[in-house]
Amino acid sequence: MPKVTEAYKQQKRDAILEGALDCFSGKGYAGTTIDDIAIHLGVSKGSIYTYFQSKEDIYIRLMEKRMNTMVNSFKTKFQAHESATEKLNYMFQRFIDQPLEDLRRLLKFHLEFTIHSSRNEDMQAQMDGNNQKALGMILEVIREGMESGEFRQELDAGIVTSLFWAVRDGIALHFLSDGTKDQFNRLIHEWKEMLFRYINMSYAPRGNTW
Amino acid sequence: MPKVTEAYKQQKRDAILEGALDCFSGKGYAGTTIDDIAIHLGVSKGSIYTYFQSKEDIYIRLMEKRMNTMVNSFKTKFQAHESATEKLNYMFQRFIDQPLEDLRRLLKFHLEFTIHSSRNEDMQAQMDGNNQKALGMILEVIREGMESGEFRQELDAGIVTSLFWAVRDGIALHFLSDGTKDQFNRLIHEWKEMLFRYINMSYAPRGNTW
Amino acid sequence: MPKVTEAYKQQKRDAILEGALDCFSGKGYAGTTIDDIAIHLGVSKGSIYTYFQSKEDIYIRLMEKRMNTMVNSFKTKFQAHESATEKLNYMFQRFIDQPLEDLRRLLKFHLEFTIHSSRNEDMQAQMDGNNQKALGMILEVIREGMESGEFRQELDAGIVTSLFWAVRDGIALHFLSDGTKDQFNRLIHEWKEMLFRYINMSYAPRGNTW
Amino acid sequence: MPKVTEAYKQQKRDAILEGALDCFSGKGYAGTTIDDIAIHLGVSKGSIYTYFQSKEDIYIRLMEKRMNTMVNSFKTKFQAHESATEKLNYMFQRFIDQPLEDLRRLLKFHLEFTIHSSRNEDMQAQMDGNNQKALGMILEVIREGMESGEFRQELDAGIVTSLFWAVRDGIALHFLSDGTKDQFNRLIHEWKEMLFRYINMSYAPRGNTW
DNA sequence: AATGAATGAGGTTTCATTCAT
DNA sequence: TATGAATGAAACCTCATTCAT
Repeated sequence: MPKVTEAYKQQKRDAILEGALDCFSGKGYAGTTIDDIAIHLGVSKGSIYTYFQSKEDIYIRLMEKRMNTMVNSFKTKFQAHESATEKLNYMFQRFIDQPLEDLRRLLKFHLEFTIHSSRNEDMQAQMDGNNQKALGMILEVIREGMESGEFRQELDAGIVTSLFWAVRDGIALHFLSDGTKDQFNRLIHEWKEMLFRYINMSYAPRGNTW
Repeated sequence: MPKVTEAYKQQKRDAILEGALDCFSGKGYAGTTIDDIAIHLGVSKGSIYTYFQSKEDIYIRLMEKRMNTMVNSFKTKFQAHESATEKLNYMFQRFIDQPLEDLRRLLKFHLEFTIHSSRNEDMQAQMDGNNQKALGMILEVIREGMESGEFRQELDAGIVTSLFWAVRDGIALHFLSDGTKDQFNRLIHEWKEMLFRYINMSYAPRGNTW
Repeated sequence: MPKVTEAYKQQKRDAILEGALDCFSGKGYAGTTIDDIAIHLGVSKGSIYTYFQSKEDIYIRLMEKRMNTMVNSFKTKFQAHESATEKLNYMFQRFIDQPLEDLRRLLKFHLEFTIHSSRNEDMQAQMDGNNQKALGMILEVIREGMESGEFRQELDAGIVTSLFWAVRDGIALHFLSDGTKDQFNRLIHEWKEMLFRYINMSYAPRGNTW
Repeated sequence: MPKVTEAYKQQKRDAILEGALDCFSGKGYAGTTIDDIAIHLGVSKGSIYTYFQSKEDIYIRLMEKRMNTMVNSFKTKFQAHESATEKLNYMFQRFIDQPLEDLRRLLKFHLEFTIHSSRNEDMQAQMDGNNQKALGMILEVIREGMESGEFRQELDAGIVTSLFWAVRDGIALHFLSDGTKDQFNRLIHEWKEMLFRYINMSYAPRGNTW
């Protein structure tokens, strides 16, 4: 079996990360044992250490991969949407389209990782980098919309970006353990309503002068 | 004599919970050992088990206590504020007034607990109860505002309530590990702006000073 | 059982060290598991960690204790012997009197520790300290003999001291695995002969003038 | 073709043993992994198992080879030295000429092997054989000296031989971790002095220059 | 009620050895 | 013959919990 291709190894690494995600999101970082991951994948405990240095290494690489995948996916899709408004709409639609269970799974992992990294100097720096990528992606859209005249000129793009993510995470957080998909969708819809009402040029208040 | 004893016991329980909060928020649930708590409090490991059944028991009682304390505190304060708008304003002000470090500490505990409880049937039910109290508190305010004509009639009070908490938690989450107090304040301010713009009947900013 | 006396704890520590010595000398450092020591002593694995920080800690404390015990024992006995010659004679007699199996056991431990410490910065410093005590003890005797006129004036006391220990260890090393007690005794005897012939005033060479 | 193959195989075996010596002496038997050896040599882990059955096998073969090499080397050199005294002098000179670091490295390996073998029946027998070769080599020299009248007739050649090796090993042991080359040389010198003073018929120092 | 020594299950990681390629 | 991924036993150490004092 040895002398395998680089592609094989990459595939193996990915498979381990995928299996680890299942375990971490299901049982938490502390609650997941290397044995859990190994058994879940049907491989030996030792083989995991051929590809990763430690449990924490798996955790970190997993987050890295997810963030890159997510940002790249959005960036690619954004190219198919002309205006900033359409791009934001696309994002909202993605939230709506995603099965709630998937969202929960991923969110548990994300949240726990965020807390975990906030207690670890080394992870902190890397996590900041990850976050910058995601924030930067939206920041660009907001700026694009302000330049194109879609959004109000006097907005602070950075603040709006922060709000955008904050609300998404907050909503997901509140749906972490209960709530139906229908409730979730209505909340996303309302948030979209609230956001556009706040940033849009054309969402001019009805009869108000401010 | 029994009365004194009971008071003493309650005091002891509270002290342990307080010490446990320091530890849990600082090092996380898994990262905190019973020894950590005992040493932090200057008591013996054994004495902790006189007052609580297990580590998880401490964790759960602590959250219970915090939730009750917070909701009761808000409810009491609300009585001093006439309108729904003033009540919401009071809440925003509380967020602003709270030192960022305190917020971070507490949020880490809350978030971790939320995730933790989402993986445990028993904790789930109790956590739902806790959340209902907090949500209910805001729900009342929103309804009050809608009835008084302060807020738009066509709002879905439940959705607005969910959004209110979701944004608060989302913002706190994003400030978990970095960001200055100034940035935080600006974000809270912007959120307030966005929220009122969304729910208010005629949101006439008073000289734009808020 | 808790709230035990300091004496109890010291006794426990000593018992663990004694049990560890049996294991380390019998199976070597690497070959000895914490479980071996625990089982040998009839205590739980965990309790060992109540008294020592790690396997290496046990190893180091054990050597420390043995060295101190040995040096103190010799120093005390030396007081009963007037001349330097008598003191050296006493040492030789100790080697003769000691059961060969005991010597082997202890030597295995000592030798392995010496090698082990030569590969570890931290242990090195401490081991040097231990060695200085043992060397210093003999150095005093040699100097005493030179001052009293028992030994030759032109000797380098430090060199003689080194030789003294080196030969003892060398002999013990060669008897590590085989050889009878009788052979061992004859070798010790011959060494004594050789040493005194070298250092003694009265061992004046027969007819030689140097 | 088979001849070439056999030579190649022998060369490979030797290379592995050489690399293993570097690792074993540097990190100890337990501290050396098969990977260490493989990486040090730039070969694969698997290839090592083509030439040796196990880690212990390498260890044993290595000692075997070293012992044979050493004894053969001395025996060859001895032919160039006429008298027993000259032969012993040659050995002393070898100790002096050898860089201290080399000596340390090799001694660590030898000592650890000695201890290791003392705990293993099979290795014991083989080690005894090795030792007999080395002891026998010196034994011959001592006997030669006694027959030629260089050394005292009443000596027990076996005992002197044992002492000879014991002192050498003892000195090396004491220089295992510290001490300068200068100190080492003086000790070797003093040992030589002591030994000749003990075994020589008429040990007339030539102007006291050695 | 308070103490803290004792317990032992369970976790992470290492590494000699095997074997498919 | 060479490779190195895979295996899994086994090691060290932690820590929630118990219980004798």
